[in-house]
Parts: sequence; C-alpha cells; structure tokens
Amino acid sequence: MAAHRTTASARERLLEAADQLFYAHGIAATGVDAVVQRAGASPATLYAHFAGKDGLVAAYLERRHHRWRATWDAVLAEAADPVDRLLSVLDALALFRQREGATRGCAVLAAAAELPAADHPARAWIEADTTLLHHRLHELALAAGADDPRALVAELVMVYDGTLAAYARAVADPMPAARELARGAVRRHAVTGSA
Amino acid sequence: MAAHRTTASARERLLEAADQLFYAHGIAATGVDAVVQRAGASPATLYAHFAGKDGLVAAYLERRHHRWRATWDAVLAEAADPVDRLLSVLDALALFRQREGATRGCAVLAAAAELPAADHPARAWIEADTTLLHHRLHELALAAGADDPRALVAELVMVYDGTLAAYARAVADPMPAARELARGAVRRHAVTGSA
DNA sequence: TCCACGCTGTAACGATCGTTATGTTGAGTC
DNA sequence: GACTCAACATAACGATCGTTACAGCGTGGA
Repeated sequence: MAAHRTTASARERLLEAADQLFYAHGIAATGVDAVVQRAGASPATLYAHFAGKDGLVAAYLERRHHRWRATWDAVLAEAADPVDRLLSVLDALALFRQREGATRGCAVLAAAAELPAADHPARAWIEADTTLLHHRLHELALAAGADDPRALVAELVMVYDGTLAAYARAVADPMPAARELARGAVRRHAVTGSA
Repeated sequence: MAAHRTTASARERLLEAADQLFYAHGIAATGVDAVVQRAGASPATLYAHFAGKDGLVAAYLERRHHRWRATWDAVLAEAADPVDRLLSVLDALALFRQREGATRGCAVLAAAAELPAADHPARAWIEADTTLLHHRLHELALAAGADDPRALVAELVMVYDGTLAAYARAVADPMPAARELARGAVRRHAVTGSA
C-alpha cells in the first residue's frame, strides 16, 4: 500500500505544479513539460494519472473549486448573524487570496476565457463555480429574509466578481469598496440583522 | 492613392477578423492562419502591416479600446445631470455590448489573463483601459461633488467589472443589479443630482 | 531472492504554429 | 503599353507542443 502513497504523492505534486503555473502564466501559455519539470516528475506519470493536458486542466479547476468551497465553509461556520453569513463570501475571498494566492483575479473566469470550447472537460467546474456561488447565496438570502432574494444574489455575485477583477487590475486593496457595496445591497433589500 | 485605399482595406479586414476570432475563441487558441483566412488576406500582408502576431494583438486591443471610448463619449455627450454622467459608464456598456458584441465578458481582462508577460506590446492597452476608467470616473465624481471621490470610483469600477463578469457567466440581464448597486454607491457618497 | 509495480529520464513521433520566401495577379501612373 | 506597388496564393522552414514509447532504478511483498 506504500505504492499508493507514492502514487498519490506524484499526482499531488503534478497538481500543485499545475496550479501554480496555470494560474501564474495562463493555461495555454504553460506547456506540459514545464508542469512535469516543476513537479519533478516524468511525462509518462502525468499521462498515467490524467487524461492528457485537458484532464489535468479539469483536475486543476476541480482542486481549486474544492479549496475555495472549503475556505468559504470555514468562514461560514463562524458566522451566526444572517447578514454576516451573507457577507461571508467577501471574508472568504480575502482569506482565500491571502492563503492560496489569488493575486491575478479569478482562476475560473480566466479559464473560461481561455477555454471557449463547450465540450472541454474543465467546463463542468467552471459552471460548478457559478452554481455554488448562486445557490449558496440564494439560501443565505432566504435565511436572512431578503425581500427579493434573486436580486440580492445578483448584486452580491457582481460585487464578488468585481473584487476579483480588481485583483486582476492590480488594485491595492479593493475590500473596503467591496464591503460598502455589499452592505448597501443588503441594507437596500431590507435584511434583518446586526450589520 | 487608390493603392492606399486598398491597403487600408486589407488592414481593416485583418483587424476585423482578429477582433471577432480573438474575442470569440481566445487569443492563444486563434492561429494566425485563421485570421488571415477569415480576412481573405495572405500571411505576407499581415506581416507587412503588423509586427507579428503580438503586434496584431496589440492593434486588436487598441481598436477595441478606441471603440469603447467612442461609445462612452457618445453616451456621455447626451447626459447633463452629474449623477447621470457618473452612471453613463453602465449605459455605455449596455450600448457597447449591443452594438459591438461583448457577450463573453471583458476583452481587456481576458487578454490580461492570457498575456501575463509584462513586456508584451499589448500590455499598454490593458493599462490604458484601467487608466481611462479610473481617470474619467474620477473627474465625473469630482464634478458631481462626491465626498470621497476615490472611494466612489473604486466602487463604480467594481460594478463595471462585475457586470462584464456577469456577461462572461452568461447571466441573462445583469443591468438591473448593476444599476441598483451603482445608484446605491452614488447615493451613499452624497452626490447632488436628480437621480 | 526474485517478482511486480510505480516512477524517472530521455528520446522520438506527428501535428500545429508563427514566420518568411517565391511567384503571380491586377489596378493605377507616366 | 510598360512600370510600380500592394496584395494575393502557395509552400516551406524552424520551433514548439502534446503525446507516446522505451529503458533503467528503487522499493515492498511472496
């Protein structure tokens, strides 16, 4: 079973290298050789674990998706106030950026721009990101008693995307503006809470 | 001088083809041959007018930048109220999307994600887009008498980017949410006006 | 001890891409 | 009517990329 440990290690190193290189230099601009070399692996190992470069890209987005959801989960677990729970998406984003490094904008939207092919295996995770964002915010908006949950969700998603775009534009600290916008949206939609 | 007309025509056709293909399928995913073929031109003509593919990409972003500015100019010329002039960035965006086709998000931010190289000739137009957005909104915020112009600009840019991201996420109609957010920001920063 | 297995290193393949060169056409000028 | 010049079509080059094949190494289990 130690062989399994070794296997997982190589796969993990490849994923970690792919994550850094894809996010830093773009997917199309990153060659398979660069990923293999940074991971200290061999091309054969990559193709033994993933279905080509497309499969690696899909796994890269899947891993990032799970990390993002885990980060949001952790932040959400410590928020009790309904309004705080709605605004937790921004706190989670700040934490994610600090821990995982998200200084170049949204990896999902960047991948969506690079992979317009509708049948690409990575497309599922691009849609999963949008779905998670909308569904979870919708539940939180309902729990907070918003008058028009769908409108509030649309506005909060917009603030979330705008914040990530600000990172891509190398804005120093977009969080204050994001929080003001989000708080305004929550207040406008008559949510009861302490904030 | 008719030779010049013919020249301009070939250059224009190449730019139009590059604009459609780069925006629809991504820059890296679009080959030079595809652009040449769609323009009904020859590779030699492309390299006679542009400094390789990088030069074509730079010209593509420059053209898009000028079109966007012209669209905003036109909308701004018909707005008299200071608040309407601030919100004109969203009206211009809706008009630009309708006329030029911007259904896949922001071409500038997408290009920024694909071209991380700091010395790429197209990088200048990516920065020009950010500069235009910030400077013009700052002037409009000052003219409208905002209490904290820089904060208001940061929030409006965030709404603008969030709206373009909504297009990239295939949201049906993000404009209502965008207008509510922008109006809330303007109101919060105590701008005098009719809106 | 020998086998099985996962991994590494190197090399090679076919395809594609950006770029350049060559020959030809066609319209405008003297 | 010959000259000029931009632009056309085609082909080819070198480089790079994704992918696969092959040989050798080290470790755990019978």
